[in-house]
Amino acid sequence: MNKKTDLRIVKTKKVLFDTLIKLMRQKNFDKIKISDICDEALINRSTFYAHYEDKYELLDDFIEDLKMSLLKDLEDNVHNINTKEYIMKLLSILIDHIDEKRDIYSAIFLNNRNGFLVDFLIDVIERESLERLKNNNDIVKSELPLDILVKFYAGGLINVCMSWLTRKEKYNKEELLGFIDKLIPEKI
Amino acid sequence: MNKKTDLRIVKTKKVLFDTLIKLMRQKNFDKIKISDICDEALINRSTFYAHYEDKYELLDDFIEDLKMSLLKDLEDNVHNINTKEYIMKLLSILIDHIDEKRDIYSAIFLNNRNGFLVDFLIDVIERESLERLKNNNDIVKSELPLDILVKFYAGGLINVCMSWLTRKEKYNKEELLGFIDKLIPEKI
DNA sequence: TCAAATAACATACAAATTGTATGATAAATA
DNA sequence: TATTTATCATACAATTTGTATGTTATTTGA
Repeated sequence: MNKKTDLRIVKTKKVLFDTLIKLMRQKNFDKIKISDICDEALINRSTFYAHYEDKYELLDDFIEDLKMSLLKDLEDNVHNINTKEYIMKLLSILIDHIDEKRDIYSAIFLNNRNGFLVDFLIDVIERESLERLKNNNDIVKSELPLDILVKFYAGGLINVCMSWLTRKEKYNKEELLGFIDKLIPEKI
Repeated sequence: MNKKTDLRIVKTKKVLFDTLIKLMRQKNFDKIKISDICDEALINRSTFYAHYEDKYELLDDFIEDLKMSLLKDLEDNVHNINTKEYIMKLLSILIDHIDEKRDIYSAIFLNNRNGFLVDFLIDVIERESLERLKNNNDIVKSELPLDILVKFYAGGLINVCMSWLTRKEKYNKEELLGFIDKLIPEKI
């Protein structure tokens, strides 16, 4: 068993994460200085350097945490066999997750760090479902390479979800799922 | 008629663009310094500042140029009425364009500036085809909001194209178009 | 509860990079 | 060819980063 992380480290990282997101909602990541983060977080700059080399490492660490939290949400929640049902269920959980962490996701998205999100989602889908999909009859019959399929739907879905997220007033979750339902064919 | 731009400016911007892409293929955009660009481009740093405030402005300017070049490629080349045929034709030109500028696109993509590409493509699709699609019967009947449709397909397609671009060995252009053909339904 | 370990802090400073200013030189325009 | 102006060379101030050191405060684990 791993030694438990020192409480102080947990606290420091949490406040750094929170502050990073807060600032990313105010200005572009590119323009955020390490000293901005530390000032806002009330963390000594030397403490920052004790944990991270630069702000990119901080962002990466945060994204990794976020990914784990999403995987945890998906775990034990998605069990359907039928491909479409499976995707819809997966998506429903994904939307809930994104909705709950709305501030975080929209901050990343608005910073044009879209690439992160797509990589992220693809990684999650691959970990969560690639094994499952591999043996799925629908998929096998489709004659489409699995990697192409995953990239297509991951790219499309994350894009729809993100745009929905940044202008949520327009449709509610059920409507959104309804649209996606129409976008994904019964047999892939 | 607009006054023609001074030749020196054209040259300077071109070498800055070329150098930027060259460097983005070597390291992440985040790590590229203005002085790196100028050294490599053999441009005086003060000349850089005469044109741009920072490297982000340079990238934006470049992306804008790229967009114009793609729009030009599409112009006068896409005329079909049927939605699917239209999309396939549009995509075929897009792939040629991307293939031709392979170095540029993969550099942007590899720098996790995916967001740029999606925005970019959506913008192009909107400019090129939104009017056309708006009056299209297939679309009108689909009961899906046009913005959702565009975001879904734009996100999915750019993602597939980019992944194809970065590992071109795997499939050739015809195979890729074949896959996409299967991903896009006859009636949307 | 207390001693040991260590994370966070305060501070200082060197190094890197940016941003600006100025006059001289070279190239493009008309 | 004369005029305009973009580029260059250089210098320098300002910002930001990165590192180092000793002190203080908090957490851990016995």
